[in-house]
Amino acid sequence: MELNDLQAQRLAKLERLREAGHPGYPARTGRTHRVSEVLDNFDQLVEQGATLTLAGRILGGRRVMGKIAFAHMDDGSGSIQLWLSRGDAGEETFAHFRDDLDTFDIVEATGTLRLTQKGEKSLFVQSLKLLAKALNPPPEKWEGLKDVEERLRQRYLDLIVNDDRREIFRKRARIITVMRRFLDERDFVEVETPTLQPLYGGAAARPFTTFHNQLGQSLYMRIASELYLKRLIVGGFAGVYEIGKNFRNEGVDRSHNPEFTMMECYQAYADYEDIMRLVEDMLREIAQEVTGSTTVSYQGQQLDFGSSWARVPLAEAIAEKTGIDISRSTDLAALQAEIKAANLKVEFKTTWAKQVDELFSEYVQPALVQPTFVVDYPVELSPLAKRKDDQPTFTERFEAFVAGMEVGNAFSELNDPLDQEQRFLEQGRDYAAGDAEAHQMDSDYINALMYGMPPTGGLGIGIDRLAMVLTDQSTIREVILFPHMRQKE
RNA sequence: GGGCCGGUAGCUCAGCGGUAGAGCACCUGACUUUUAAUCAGAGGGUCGUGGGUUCGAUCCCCACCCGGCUCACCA
Repeated sequence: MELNDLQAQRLAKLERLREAGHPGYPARTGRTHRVSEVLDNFDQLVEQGATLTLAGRILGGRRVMGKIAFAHMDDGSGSIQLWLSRGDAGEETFAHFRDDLDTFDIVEATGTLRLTQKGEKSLFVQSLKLLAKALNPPPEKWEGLKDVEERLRQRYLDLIVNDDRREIFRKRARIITVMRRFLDERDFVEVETPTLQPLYGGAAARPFTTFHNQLGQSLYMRIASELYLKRLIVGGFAGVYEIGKNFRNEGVDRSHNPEFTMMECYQAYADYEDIMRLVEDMLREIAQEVTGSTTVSYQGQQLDFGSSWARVPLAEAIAEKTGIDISRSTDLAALQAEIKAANLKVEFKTTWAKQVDELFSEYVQPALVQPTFVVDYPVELSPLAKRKDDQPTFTERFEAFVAGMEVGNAFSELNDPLDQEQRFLEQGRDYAAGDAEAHQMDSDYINALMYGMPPTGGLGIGIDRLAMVLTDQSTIREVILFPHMRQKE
């Protein structure tokens, strides 16, 4: 290993300690309290005159004066000041701190609690022991680690230096905890379904492909858990959900990562309107618990999760923004003629459904800042959703939008096996025509539906994007601990 | 994939044909209540990689690698 000067200095200190008989990286600590416990019960512990042992990382710089020294220690629960006096700690301990220990070292400190003259809660140190030497030095004291590439490649360092960053991931964990509790309370059963699948389905996306050596079989990393979860509704569960990773072999940008976390849930004997109420209730509760309010500030805008969400039919939303009525321009040529007549700046697509989606993405989606359900999607875009009784070319489907981002997708699930088979066949024709994201025929899924699936409402929520909204982050990689980065040579 | 911008000390950044700089950090010395401690001094560089132009390249040119922003893609 090649070491720079700063690393070599630190290593020399470690070797000096080892020569003097210190273990270097001892296996355990004799700590008696966590920092947060000390801070919470400070007055009481001072009154008891307790001698206690804390452990943590030296942060915030060391300030060593002739016969007195200060530093801060962070153990993940909180941060407290260490205060050494040469007279009280003794020459040996003081010299150990001054000569052997560096910022970022992980140490154990034993002493009593005192307030400094400036009123800061401090551990008045009697003895110190190194628990783990940090051979790498800290980044700049005030600017910190700013380089985005280094922050993401060395996320551990990013987290050490920036407690705000740790807070984002605490909130992300809280989102999942509250979501799980919400679903458990409503008698959904948490399940696990295959991540390696012989057929991929449940979404329109290109998969990652892998191979099982012993079986000699290609497998796909799942792009959604949908079709397995619905098999479980056939199997008799009243409600199921799964929180897990999906993998989509697509581009990376501020709202897409190749692997991302999705919650999918399915409720028997419910429809998409029931699911809308479920989403409203769930996100209201999550927003309240995670941010302390049902009004969430995102990139300077106030998002209201306290009220019921606007419900806008897709066709109406497009008509409002573009003047084009997609329920009247029902084929590609007619729709594109309308687009030309209206002089709209959108790309021309190869199918009517894709053209509708293009209009929506371009003219409607960016304006959907407040939580909104866009409802009733064309059947061509929704091969797993049930048709509307009164409008069979549209489906009982909604997508949930917040801050211009799609955070959820839901429908009254298609449970007619014959219709489902036709939809798969149509998707197969699209695939043959070059649409790499079209669904594949899944005859086992059809077989499951042939045993009868109750009317069912289903939902997918993108956890990463929800975390972006609730932690006010503009890019998905700031809510993913280790986002995808290209390998360095 | 396209366009624009960037990669210089551990970190944050300046320099842009002629001896490679600052701040912080680190090291040495002084200092018994610091909070960006203070004061004095010292050390630290394959200027992303590989070619080219030039008497001379961190600087100009070409290619490549890795990023950032943005557009496209992601129904």
